[in-house]
Amino acid sequence: MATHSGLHNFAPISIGEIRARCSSCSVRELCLPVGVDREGLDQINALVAERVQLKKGERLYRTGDPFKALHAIRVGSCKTAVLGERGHEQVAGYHMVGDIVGMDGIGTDRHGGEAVALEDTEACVLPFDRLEELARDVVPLQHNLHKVLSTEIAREQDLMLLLGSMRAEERVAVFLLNLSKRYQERGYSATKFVLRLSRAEIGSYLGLKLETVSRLLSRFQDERLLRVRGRAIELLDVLALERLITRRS
Amino acid sequence: MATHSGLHNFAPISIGEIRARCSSCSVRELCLPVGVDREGLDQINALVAERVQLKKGERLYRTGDPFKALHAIRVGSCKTAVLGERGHEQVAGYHMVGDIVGMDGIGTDRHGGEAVALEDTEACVLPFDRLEELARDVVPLQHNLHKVLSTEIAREQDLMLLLGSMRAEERVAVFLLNLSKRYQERGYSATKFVLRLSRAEIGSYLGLKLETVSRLLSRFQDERLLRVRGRAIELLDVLALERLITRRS
DNA sequence: CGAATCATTGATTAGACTCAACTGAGGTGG
DNA sequence: CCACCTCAGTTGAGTCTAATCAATGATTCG
Repeated sequence: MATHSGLHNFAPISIGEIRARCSSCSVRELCLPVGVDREGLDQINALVAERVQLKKGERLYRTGDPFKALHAIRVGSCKTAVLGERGHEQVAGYHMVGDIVGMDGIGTDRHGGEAVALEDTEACVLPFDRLEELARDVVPLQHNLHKVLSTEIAREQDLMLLLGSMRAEERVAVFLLNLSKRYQERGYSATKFVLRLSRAEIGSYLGLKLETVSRLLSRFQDERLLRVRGRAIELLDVLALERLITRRS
Repeated sequence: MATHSGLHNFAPISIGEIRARCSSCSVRELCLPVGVDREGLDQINALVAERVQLKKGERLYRTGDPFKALHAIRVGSCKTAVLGERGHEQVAGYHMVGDIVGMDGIGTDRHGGEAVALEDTEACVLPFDRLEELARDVVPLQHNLHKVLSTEIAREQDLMLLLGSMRAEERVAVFLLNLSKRYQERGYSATKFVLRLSRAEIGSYLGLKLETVSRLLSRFQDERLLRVRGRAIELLDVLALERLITRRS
């Protein structure tokens, strides 16, 4: 298991690598620069001075690290987690291409949690002091930054609703449908996908034990709502899953 | 039960009311303008063009309302809540003097939840478009805004940890200690305070049923950890409560 | 190919929920 | 001013969901 910080694998961008920058980046519309004009884009290009490449299990940042930058996922995926009193981690988010992570930590100058790559992953580093600087000049960027922060707040509120008031089967259904939606938004199949999280991680994310997650996936399969083989999921009856959430025994 | 929006009770600030503005506001050091210099403060004064006064039960904003402004609590307290599929609310936060609410909604231009006054309450209205404008000029304000947003993210992550992995008694202990700390920060007693939330609301906040909250408060009282009479709480053994959280059966 | 990790499934238990009855405080109107 | 009503809180009994403990099977990776 890799344990050293992924930040060491930085890759300063050379002239030849321009294509990798924001102006030509294929996930741009999911990322910060939406709605930014040509000139602003040039400035953002200059901002993204660094990218990091992580192997599975490596961390973008860890709990207690000084906060320096936000990270935009370009390729791959990662989980964010917070650590409880004694070591034991709680998964707080699953993030895929175009998502931005690291927004805790601005307030305290230290990261309150960690971000771990779930597969080989590449992220843009957005130094926060320079981002703030730039946000003062490029109005749409400023607004996008606020949107990203606010959306994270709203996402977590939804998760709180799930953790605070849903039954185990509802939680798993919500989780699957949420993944489905997000894969679809990114142009992948809404019904067939591979879980990047282990049962234990899904359980942690949903406030359940891994056995409970496993049992529910098996039960959903018995009920012909989906097919599951290890981490490969195929949703068979999305409507029934949605009914599981809204309707209550 | 008051049901109309508190926003109707707006109070434009007249010259005679200058004392109510940021520059002379006694909660400034808890609020957005922390660390802003004299000149910046004047500009923020101009920004806070409006305050609202709410009676108990009235709302600062409700789910689905167009997002226009953040609200800084000057006097009183309120709860924020998100609404589940069918009506049933989940309390997402308890906010007191100096806290800022309404940060969901920036991303979607609509509030994803509501904020309800728990007693007679007064809040400053911070129109968000003007706040963004001002943040471009007043650097410390910009950074404070980001801090406030980020701190909210971190707060919710902590709550997720609680909801996802703590036992009922731990949740109640965390809740009480958190209140204690925040009252102390505001110059009130850390050991004697009055709950502004009903048992049902505390339960909703902590992902428990009201009976469970009631039982635990009674049990804590039996164990001499605290004294409870209705909503009046007196913490008797803070250390023991802290041990309840870190140590695990 | 073997070790290690991950996942499934079963049996049992514990903790929180549900349902229900009762108490007390606060507010209203006769 | 007191009787009544309502709402909030307490407490008890029984139930049920998800956790725990445990054994086995499947994958992945070096």
